[in-house]
Amino acid sequence: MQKYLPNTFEEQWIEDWKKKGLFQSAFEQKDVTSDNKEYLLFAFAYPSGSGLHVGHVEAKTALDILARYYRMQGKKVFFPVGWDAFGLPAENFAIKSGVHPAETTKKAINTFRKQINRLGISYDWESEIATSHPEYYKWTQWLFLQLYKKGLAYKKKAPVNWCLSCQTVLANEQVVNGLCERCDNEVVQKEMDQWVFKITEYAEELIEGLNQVDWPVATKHQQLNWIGKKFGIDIHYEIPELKDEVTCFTTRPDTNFGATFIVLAPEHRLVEKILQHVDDKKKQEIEKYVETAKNKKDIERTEEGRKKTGVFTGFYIDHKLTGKQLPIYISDFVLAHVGTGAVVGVPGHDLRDFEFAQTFNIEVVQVVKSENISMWRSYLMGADDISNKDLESIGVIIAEQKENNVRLLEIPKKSIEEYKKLIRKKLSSGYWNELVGEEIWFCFKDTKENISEYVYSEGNKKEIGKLCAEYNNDPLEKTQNLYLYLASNDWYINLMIQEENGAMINSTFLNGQDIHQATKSMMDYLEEKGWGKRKVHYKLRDWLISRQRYWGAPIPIVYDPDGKPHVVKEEYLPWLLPTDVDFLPTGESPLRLSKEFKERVETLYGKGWTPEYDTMDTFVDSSWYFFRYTSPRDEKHFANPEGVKTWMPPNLYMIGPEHIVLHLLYSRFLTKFLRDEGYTKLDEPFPKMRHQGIIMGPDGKRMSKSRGNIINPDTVIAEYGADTLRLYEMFMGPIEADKPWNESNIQGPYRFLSRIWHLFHSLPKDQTAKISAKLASSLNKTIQKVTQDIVGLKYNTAIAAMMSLLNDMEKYNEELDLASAKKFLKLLAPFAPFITEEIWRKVLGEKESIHVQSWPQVDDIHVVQKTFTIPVQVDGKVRSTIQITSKEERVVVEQALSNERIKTYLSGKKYKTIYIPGKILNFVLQS
RNA sequence: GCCGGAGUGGCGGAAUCGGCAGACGCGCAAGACUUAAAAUCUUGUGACCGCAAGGUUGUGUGGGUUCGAGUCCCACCUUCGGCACCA
Repeated sequence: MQKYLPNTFEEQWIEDWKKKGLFQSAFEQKDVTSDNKEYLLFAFAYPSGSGLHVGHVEAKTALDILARYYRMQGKKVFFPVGWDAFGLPAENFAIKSGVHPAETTKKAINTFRKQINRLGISYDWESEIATSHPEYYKWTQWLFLQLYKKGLAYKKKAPVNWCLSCQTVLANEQVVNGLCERCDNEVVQKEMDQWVFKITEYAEELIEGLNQVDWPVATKHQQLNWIGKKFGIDIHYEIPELKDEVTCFTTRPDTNFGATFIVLAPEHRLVEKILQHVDDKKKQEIEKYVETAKNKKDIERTEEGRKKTGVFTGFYIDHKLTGKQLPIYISDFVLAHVGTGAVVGVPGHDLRDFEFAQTFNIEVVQVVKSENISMWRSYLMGADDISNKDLESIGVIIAEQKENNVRLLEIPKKSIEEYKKLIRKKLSSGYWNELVGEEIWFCFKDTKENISEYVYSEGNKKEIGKLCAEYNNDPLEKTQNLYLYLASNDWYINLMIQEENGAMINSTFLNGQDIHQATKSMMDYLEEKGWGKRKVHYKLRDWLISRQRYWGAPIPIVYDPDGKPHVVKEEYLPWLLPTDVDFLPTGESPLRLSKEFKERVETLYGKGWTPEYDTMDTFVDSSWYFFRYTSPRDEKHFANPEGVKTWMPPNLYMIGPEHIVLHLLYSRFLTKFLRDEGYTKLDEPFPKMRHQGIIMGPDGKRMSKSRGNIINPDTVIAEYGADTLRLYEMFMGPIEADKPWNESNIQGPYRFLSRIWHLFHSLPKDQTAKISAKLASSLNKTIQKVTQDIVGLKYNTAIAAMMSLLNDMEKYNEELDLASAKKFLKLLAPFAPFITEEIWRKVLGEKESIHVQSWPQVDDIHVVQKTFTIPVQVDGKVRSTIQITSKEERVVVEQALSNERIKTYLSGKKYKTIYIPGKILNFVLQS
């Protein structure tokens, strides 16, 4: 008998399927209805030079199984493929090597095609699209024009993230920890004229839409987080000396009686006005601060951590609530683009405000009293000049405030260790490298003279008075807050209190109210007085789409000799990307170097006209491709209305977790826009979405070149064949989970396929055997299980069920008939398309492909059980099982009581009977 | 710090509604075949006690609800992902 050698036959079936066109031109199918169509969408792939990796294999196979299954179910399946072909890597490669991005991309796509085919993915290649193709980006440009017409694409001078290495503007989303997402180099702020899409117009709908979609909850949460809706109030404070006012947004107006200062962002509009009203010395001081703040690189900001800087303007606002004058400062911890770019400082109850107040010696007022210490959030801060040798001993003061008394908390020994750990963690995470002192003191001290009796120390007690004497110079002593002190001999760290609960104090009409109630009362009060207005703020900002890059779709805009923008006429689309460009990292848009581009504009529009040299963010390309798939060759529409009506939306979208925020948000935005323009009726493009997990390296870490733990699918195929690779990846675990690659686990699926190979080769040709009831039942249960699991994307358990069935079939192989064996093969076909086809055609001699056969049906007769096994418990512990033919309680109990083992447990005892029909019987002994 | 996910044998992972924990696979051990190895096949395999029958224990920790908890509730621990001077 021949050994199972997948590489001797797998590739020839790819040819066969292609020749017969089994999976092609699906978008042209007739009689497609919303009930019988299955549009399966896999995330648009960027064709990187390094080719396919095992992570791609997982998600593609998962969808392929579904596609093959639905075809066998007689559904109209549409399973398209395409390329997110524009983008930075190809261009960066061009700068290094001089090879044109078009060339690189073409080559990469060819590699991908070959690899995907080798895996047996049943894509509809007739629908293939690529964003770099003029027939595609023509419509990307058309989309820009539609947005422009509606005022949703506009130009804006704005500080943008500029990557020094890539020499381009980055979206906020592409800046990670102050570094460029792609190249990990420094990102600086730069003021530039940029094209922007007004996604914020749809902010509210982007939130509400999440209620309609079947997505993983975590994904929804992340989107909500990103949009960042906040309810609060804009409070207007008058600046009498400037005859102007400053508006501050806050979500905590309840604490407004505790306000002691105002801070403006360096970019705030009032800064300019202030400069006109101060003397030269002050002017210089402010200008200097604003200048350094504006030039500050993001990376410097993070390095500085929470250290607060700022400058006093010399002006005050009228705080009408308290009648006080509050000083106005400028500081870069206030961000211009957040809220109103100005905040009201409440140092008693906000961490940053507190730190700022510390730096500038501003009064701290407590207006909330927290009842429970566990609600206090803490934060460490302390002296800058501390060194390790100072840390001879260290302590924490923990106290609880009750009414007007404060008492020391009893702290169990275990907690001491926990506090130590916490302190060490805090210290190592940015303040000091090491903690030398080991002794921990727990004591308490309030603001005035109240001092409790003991210091709780590890091992010994100390009197608190002695300890407090050491802190007599406490600069915070005058404040009314209760602080926690982390103390050593000659320095202190105090811990800030920011409560989530509590009652108002020192706040006139709010006193006694709980903070949530007080928030409402204060908002009502401020609105009534006309000092403020309720406002919703979003974190989401408009989508900056300009890129000073070559390898992207040119923005279809031209400028007249006065520099005024005009749209490129639709008849000129596609607005071709010029080819006469050198790839140099100049920091300018490479398109400026094209002679042809300039000439084209002058020829079409007249002398002195110039093109827009920037190209579009590639996220624009990939935010509408799922529409294009439905009519990939249509020359008159971005997507043919019939195609959209027939196929949209995708029944399932499979996409990596890395696209959760950007791609999905942008796609949803554009879909909503297209709906408003009448091109679709959909509110949401992806009603059902699932993520594939990440496949980790054998070391349990994320695969990366630098770690050298990348698994190449080609080598796995060369050794085991594509079927084994597919099966292994599906068997690893749930699709959505992150899973480590394990070389030796591949053996399982490989042996499974080998055993099938041998089973079918040893089937007697002239089959007269009749299947036994036991095997038939096993087969039918498996059909049921596999069918359910495929739809539920639980491929790992589907495969486990088929393995079990194979075990049975081998055990009782003389009872196996040909018809049943064929059913089993069909079940496996979507998972392992090659071996099943080889056996189906070559061994069983069938004429038509197994992949066009119909899915096996469950034969109910064999599934309905005649006898059941019921576990019998005594006192919740399983002591025996009984076989029953009736689920009736009387019968079951009677039979259980006649069971010898059960008898021994129950003899002579009183008991209660609990029976859950068909599940379990429990005898509970009564004492 | 905030938001979210996850903790089950030596390993990957199973377990509808709260109802026999550990399916299926890997690995390991013993055996068969072989001169031998590989491959293949058979049996066993959570831990502890026991010759065995069997018993005890067991799903990150500590409590709780229940006849019964991996599953539900409360408080934590660990870990992964995202966001973060976001007012």
